[in-house]
Formats: sequence, C-alpha cells, structure tokens
Amino acid sequence: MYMSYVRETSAGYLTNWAARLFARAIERRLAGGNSGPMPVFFALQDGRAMTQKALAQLAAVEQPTMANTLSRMERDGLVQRTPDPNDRRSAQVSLTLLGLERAKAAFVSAIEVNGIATDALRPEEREVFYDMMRRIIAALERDAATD
Amino acid sequence: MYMSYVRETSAGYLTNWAARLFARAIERRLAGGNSGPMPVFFALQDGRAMTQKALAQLAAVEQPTMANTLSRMERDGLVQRTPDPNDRRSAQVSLTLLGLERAKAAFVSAIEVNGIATDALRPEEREVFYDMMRRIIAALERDAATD
DNA sequence: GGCGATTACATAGCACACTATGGATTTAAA
DNA sequence: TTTAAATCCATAGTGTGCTATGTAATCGCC
Repeated sequence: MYMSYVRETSAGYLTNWAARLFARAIERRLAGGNSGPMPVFFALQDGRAMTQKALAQLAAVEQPTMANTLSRMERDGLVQRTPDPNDRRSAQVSLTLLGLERAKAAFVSAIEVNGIATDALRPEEREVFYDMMRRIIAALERDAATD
Repeated sequence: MYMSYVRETSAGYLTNWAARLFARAIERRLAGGNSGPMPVFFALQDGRAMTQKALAQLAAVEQPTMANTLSRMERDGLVQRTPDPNDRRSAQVSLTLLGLERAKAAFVSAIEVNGIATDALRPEEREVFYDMMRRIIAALERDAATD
C-alpha cells in the first residue's frame, strides 16, 4: 500500500521539486532579483494598471501574499500605487520605469529557463506537457473548491 | 518576442502553480500538519535513521532548510536526534512513535492527492508525465551544476 | 438617511525555501 | 605532531506562501 508512495512516481513530489529548481534557476539569472514579482511583471507588462485583488487572482495567490509582494516591490521602486478616486479602499498598481526594465530582464530569464526545461522534451511532447499541467491544476482547484 | 511568455505555456509558471496547489491540498487534509516534513517521513518511514546531511540530499533541499525542518519536527515530537559516538559533529535522526504515526497519515493524504491529480490524466499518460518531469528536473539540475 | 453586510486592503504570526556565515570537530598534509 | 583544510551542523536574515484577523470604505436594504 505505502509502496505506491515512491518519490519518482509521486506527481506532487516531482512537481514541488521541479518548481523549486525553476525558481532557483531564474533567481540565479536575476542577480539580486527574486521570482516573486514575476506574476506582477507579467500582469502589468505594457503599462497596464490593476488593483491588488486582480493581481492576486491572476497570480493565483492569496490576498495577503500579494499585499506583501507589492510592499516589497514598492519599497524597491518597482511599482507605484495610485489611489482610486472612486473607491478610497482601493488603488491601481502599475510598474515604474525601473519596474518595466526589470520586467523585461525577468522575461528574458524566464524564457531562457523555460527553454532549458522544454529542451528536455521532444517538440511534439511540449504541448502535451502544458495540457497535462493545466488538467492537473484544474483538478486540484476543483478539489480545493469542494470544501 | 515577449509574446512567447504566456502563462498557459510557461513550464515554470505552470509547475509553480501546480506545486502550490499540491501543497495546499495535502495541508488541508492534514489538519494542523504541514507538508514540509513529508520528505523526512518518506526517508525515515520504517524506522530508518540517517544524518541531517543525508536527509537534505534526499529531499533536495539545502542544509539549513533541513536543519530548520528537523528543529520544528523535534519541537513537535516527531523526530529524535541520537548523537553519533564516532563523530561528535553528527547525529542520527529517526522518527519517534508519534512521527511514525504522522508519517502514515501523511502518506494516505499524499496518495489521495496524487490520485486526484493523476485522475486528470489518462492511464497511459501517467508514466509519460512522470518521465517528462524527471527529464525536466534533470535538465534544471544540470543547469544548476554548470556555474 | 441610517445601519448591517460586503469589499479592499493591512497586519500578525507561522512554515519553508534560500544565501551567507560561524563554531566545533574531524581529516589530511607538512 | 601540529596546523590547515574539510566536514557537519547551527544561526541570522530575507523572500514567498499560507491562515486568521482587523480596519476602513462602500453598498444595499429598510
């Protein structure tokens, strides 16, 4: 029974392991930069602005996680928060000029690392991999929703 | 160029996302338990004992990460450290009775969550998925080694 | 218009991952 | 044998994720 829990055939174990290697590979290339802002860079790439809540949803993290990430990014001069005149609870978040620069560098690193990973797959396997991941994500989100 | 960085076709983004969902799914089932001790449970399942260094290597985490995990587990009564008489720098780590119990429960949860994930794949796809993950992990580890 | 419910965000506290660094012990080389 | 290098572990500091909770503003219903 517990025999079935072998590292090499545990989807969760392999996924967690790979995720840490992805993060390390990107951070090695970012020289002082971190991988946490990546989803924010992605969401706000070409000058877009959105609320913290929308960013959290896009990044699929909880609201306090995004709040902390944005605080660090603001501290580091990567984003600015513009108060929403229509709703004083809310603010529009956007990248600063420095943030836009860092976003470009982050994309270059991310594309490079993704390339290293997908080079381990045959070309015809790549779409299959993305599709499997999307199905696993959907299954785990359904599980999370049924509480 | 940056067009190629789309969330749905970024191996790193998808992997990170899935890894967080795996961890959340397991922790929801553990009722107060966390997913950090999982690799330790796995390595020490049937009463085995090994050094912190060996555990860190098996779990593929850095030494301070494992040191902290073991400290929390010791605090919670899950592991014990037996000083090595031959080498006073080192200690053999093993699970306590409580640790062995928790390990069993953790395996049940992990197997259930892995099942939810792999149910999203057709039976003949599952080995393909494991194989792809192992190849991606190997590629990223080669990248990390070439510094 | 006023009041309860909802919404947006912040804060506190913890787990788990990393790098950088230090202390104690053991090993190896001069 | 003495000393330098290597090894094992601990600690400090930070980032990223979570849950639980609080505060302020807005919305909606009477």
